[in-house]
Amino acid sequence: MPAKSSAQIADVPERSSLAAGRNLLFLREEELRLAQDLLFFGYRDFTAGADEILVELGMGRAHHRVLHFVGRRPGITVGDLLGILAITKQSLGRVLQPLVEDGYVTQTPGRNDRRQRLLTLTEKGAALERRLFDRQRETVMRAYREAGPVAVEGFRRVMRGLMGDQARDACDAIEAPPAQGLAR
Amino acid sequence: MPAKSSAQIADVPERSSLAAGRNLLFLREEELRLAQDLLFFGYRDFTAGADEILVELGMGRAHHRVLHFVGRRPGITVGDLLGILAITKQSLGRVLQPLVEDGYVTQTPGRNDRRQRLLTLTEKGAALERRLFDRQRETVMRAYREAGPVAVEGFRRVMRGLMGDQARDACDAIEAPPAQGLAR
DNA sequence: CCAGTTTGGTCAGTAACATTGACGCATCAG
DNA sequence: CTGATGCGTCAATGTTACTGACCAAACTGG
Repeated sequence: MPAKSSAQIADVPERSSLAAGRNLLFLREEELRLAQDLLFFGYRDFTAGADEILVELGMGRAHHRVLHFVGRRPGITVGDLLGILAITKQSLGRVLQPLVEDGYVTQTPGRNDRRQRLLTLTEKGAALERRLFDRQRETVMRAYREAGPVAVEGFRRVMRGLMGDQARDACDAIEAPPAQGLAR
Repeated sequence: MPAKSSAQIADVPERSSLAAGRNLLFLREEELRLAQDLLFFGYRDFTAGADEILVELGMGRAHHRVLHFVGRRPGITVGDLLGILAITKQSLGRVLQPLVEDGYVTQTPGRNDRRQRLLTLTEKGAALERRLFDRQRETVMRAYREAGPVAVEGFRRVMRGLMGDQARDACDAIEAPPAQGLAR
């Protein structure tokens, strides 16, 4: 693989530090453009498998996201889910409502706060989520296996770095023990 | 950071290899679900900065993708661009046409094959692409800097692994010397 | 208990991005 | 000349998202 240049430039003799700086800048630019390409292609193909299943059911990626995060945090409130997805109430409603009507998700009033409608996957919902998950599992497992554990750790670090503070908090909250509420 | 478990499970004494297998499976599942989260949040925030600029101009992410790939491969044909983006002619036309009309992209007939309309960024187009690029550069540079070069290499390997064969070819073709045509 | 906030749902309108199928035109290759 | 290719365009459709406004139920502090 030829295009493996990471961060060494100084060993190439340059006429001036200015030229070296330009070269550095160029390499950085190439690196970043490569990152753009990788994220575009990688993300697209990562979601492609699940998308195929979803279209059969007349759903979209948004439905998958709801199933995914409700599955990760059973009993999540609508508000917390909105915070995670960072979409509007209306946008969520449009996908959540059909999911409830079709028996993929149940809404139960909160014990402490009965205004809340705690969201949980039904068996049917969990089964669909698992089906979608298994499809993506193949893709990710293959990538992880080929890349190796060190690369996986690096992948995680970079992806976390790409997130804004808000998303990082939300991500941490999902990963955290499901007892206490999400970051608010 | 507590949730750093990567791939060690055997050190925890288990009652049976079956239980160990279940545990392994569980960890793998958690790993993969984490990957889903990371990709969702990371990709979203990666594109968020550029999206802000685009809405001001009445454009969307699709316009950015065209600017990006035309910028990477000046003189690309419409067909090759379609192959890279993996969208339909109509979808491309809807974004490409305004870009041409508004003077971001020029179409010039191919020298060898005059049916082709080779796409190139105008100065205006290159300026916008650079503006969008600079916005994403901040995000990626920060993530790269915080994660370190080893992590960056790992990130690249995993992202490449997520791609399907077709996307990997397309990605390689973009990275390759811009002389010969894209993989067809 | 009442006022004000919070939680959630819902109305209507708009827009970006993508799809499918069909057709036309110019051009290239045999 | 014929067929295939590259490109553009017609029309209809669907998903995902946005905005602003409004309402009902339930919690919270005084």
